[in-house]
Amino acid sequence: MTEPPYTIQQAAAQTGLSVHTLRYYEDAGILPGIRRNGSGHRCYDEQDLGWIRWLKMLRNSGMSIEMIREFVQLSQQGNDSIEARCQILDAHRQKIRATISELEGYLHLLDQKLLFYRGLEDG
Amino acid sequence: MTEPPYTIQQAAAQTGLSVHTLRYYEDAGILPGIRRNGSGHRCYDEQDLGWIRWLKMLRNSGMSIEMIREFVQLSQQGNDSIEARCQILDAHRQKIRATISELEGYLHLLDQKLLFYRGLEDG
DNA sequence: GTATCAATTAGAGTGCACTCGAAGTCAAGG
DNA sequence: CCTTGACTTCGAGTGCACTCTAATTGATAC
Repeated sequence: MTEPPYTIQQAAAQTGLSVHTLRYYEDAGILPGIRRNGSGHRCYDEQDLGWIRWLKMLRNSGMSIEMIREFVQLSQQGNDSIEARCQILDAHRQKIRATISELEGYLHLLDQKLLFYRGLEDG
Repeated sequence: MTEPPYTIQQAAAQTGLSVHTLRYYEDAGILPGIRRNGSGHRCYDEQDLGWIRWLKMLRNSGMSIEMIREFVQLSQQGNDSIEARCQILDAHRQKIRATISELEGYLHLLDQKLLFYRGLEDG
């Protein structure tokens, strides 16, 4: 039942990242625009949490901090950079697709190995 | 047109791993039984190359060196360990399946984001 | 007013999987 | 003989993405 603005602890709890990681992301330049309260403490609103979740998705899907930084820098350049941003996302999508195919291939190999082992057990 | 036994260079060339990595894998205990020639040099036969390719698959599909080491140790214990080995492979298969589903979810999110951006561009 | 607690910063440490370098050995070629 | 080149070992270095520590500040609770 908490509501914005959130402390860094609360933001961490709501996004599943650690407090350390939130600060690290800010330092790394992929989490810009976090405001501070009168005491200099970070405070996060819903939009920030949304961006953090988006970051989390990009990281989990294998995009490097470096590439995300590029994407963020483009985002800060306004609407002229939308095409460039789409290219990054498109490339990433292709990379994910390739990873999925690769993994599916490995699944087949594993199945074969398992069949082989289970054959050994029975005979 | 080379044929066994292979030097470490040749084994590296044939498997796509580096010479360094082949030695590292041996030290790490996941590439046992590599014989040496009169000069103490490693020599690899087809079976070794097969195992190296299998290792490569396990690594590429996200199995840790640590887990592979466990698997190798079981392999060296003879046929009694087949069930345990199957369990490891089965768990890994599940992990790969989970990863694939996760990635497919991310693909959807990316598609949505791209639709959103392309909407911005047009209007 | 002082203890507690959450926050701040800069910078160092961690874990994984390589990756490389230095120093030395050894066999074949000119 | 001496150079070249591939090999050896041991141990240190790299890159990424965190992850943690230490020292400090500042607000709230009693």
